[in-house]
Amino acid sequence: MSDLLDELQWRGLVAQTTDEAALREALDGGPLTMYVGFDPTAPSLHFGNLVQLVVVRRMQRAGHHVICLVGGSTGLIGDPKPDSERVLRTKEQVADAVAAIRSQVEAFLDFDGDNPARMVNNLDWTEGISALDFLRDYGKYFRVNGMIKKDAVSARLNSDAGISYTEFSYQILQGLDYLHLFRELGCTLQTGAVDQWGNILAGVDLIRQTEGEHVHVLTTPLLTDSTGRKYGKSEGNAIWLDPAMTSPYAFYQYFLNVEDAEVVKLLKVFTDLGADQVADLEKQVREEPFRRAAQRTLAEQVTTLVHGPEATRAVQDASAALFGKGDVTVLDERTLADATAELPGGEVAVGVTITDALVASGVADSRNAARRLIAEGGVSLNNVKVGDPEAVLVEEDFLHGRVAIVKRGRKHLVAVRRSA
RNA sequence: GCCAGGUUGCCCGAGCGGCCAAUGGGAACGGACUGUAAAUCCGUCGCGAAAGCUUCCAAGGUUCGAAUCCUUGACCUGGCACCA
Repeated sequence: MSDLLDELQWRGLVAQTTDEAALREALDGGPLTMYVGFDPTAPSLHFGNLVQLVVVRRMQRAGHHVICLVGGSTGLIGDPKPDSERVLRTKEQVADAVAAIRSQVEAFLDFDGDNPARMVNNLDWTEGISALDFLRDYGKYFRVNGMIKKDAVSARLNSDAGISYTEFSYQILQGLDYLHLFRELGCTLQTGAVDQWGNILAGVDLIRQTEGEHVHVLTTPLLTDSTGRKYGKSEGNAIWLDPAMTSPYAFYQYFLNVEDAEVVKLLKVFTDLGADQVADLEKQVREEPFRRAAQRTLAEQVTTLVHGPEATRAVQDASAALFGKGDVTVLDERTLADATAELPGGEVAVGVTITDALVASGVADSRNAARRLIAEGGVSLNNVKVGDPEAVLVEEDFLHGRVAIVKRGRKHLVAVRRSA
């Protein structure tokens, strides 16, 4: 158990802690109770949340008691963003998101056995607090002087956008959670992304002031790529954990395309590979980058973690079939069906032009855009470059009479199905 | 409530009543480039094959002509007032 913090540090999962020595001692001293919170700002968790899940997963395996908090109340308020005020979400939206997130988290932790994780919703203990009690029991411990120093808040105070009282109060609301979990469940450690540092400390301070106890915080770094941008976006869309929002295929491809400079870091964070294995893959990246061994391992393991081994196999087979040999016309019907099942696409009848097919399948936004793409040499049909925008899709273009594989650029595949 | 300023394409942001489908930057997309990534260079980036059409918060108006002027409304920001 004593190695846990070392392990987390080696994996690059520790950005900041309160009193590291005290935390180490606490972790060594036997199972402690910790919590991590997720705000229901979307109907699914995303890539960024995965880091948190990986951390608590390790915590639980190390024997600690894990509480997952879903922010049914904080989600109604909204954590201040540095640039602009959030639009309030309806209670229904938040409730739906809470339910969705709850079921996603359950896949990562063990809720049975002799050290079951626990799931809580902060709405349960916040809902009943009256405005007066809120101000008297908690507001009194929060100094505005300190509150306005928090990064997001001060950024907003200095911006044209300003900040509403609602969002300003967020940190109190979140601080209250830690206090509640400390009192009721003996929770003495909170983990979260480093951008939550300020909010988390609000809880630590509150506990110190009301209970006179020192509790711990461990934050994880924000994962950024080599240009300093946050990870988890693809084509401007977030990478979601919900397979209905980001298909396992897209999910797998995302990790397969991770840049060389970053892949080792991500391997440490998301896989269970040990130092030797990571070093080995690191060497392969250096010596034979084109093989993408590290990326393949990463993609396989993360996809398995999130979507399970079966889905992973399916997307791997699909990827191999579509990218591997080049000649897709020789694929047998079964493989073709599996390979294209995951792809986005559309339906098109025999006889329409390739231009129209591109629009119908969502490859291009307009016929003009489709023509441009073709003129730029960016479109291929069944792996053969398309030259004529007026070319018509014929019977034979639909492999096995069903589906044509359209590629935009080098790596964006779309399945154009033949309509009846 | 009063006063002032603002609202331009994915984002930021320029824009003289005609030469504005609208400068510039970023993002994105395609090619060079092979399933490396990154960088770089080139190209594209409202709809339309084109003629042309529909755009600059919304609705009216002035004008031969409006993103540019006027009116009203919506929303945003700031200041003042109210907060006995």
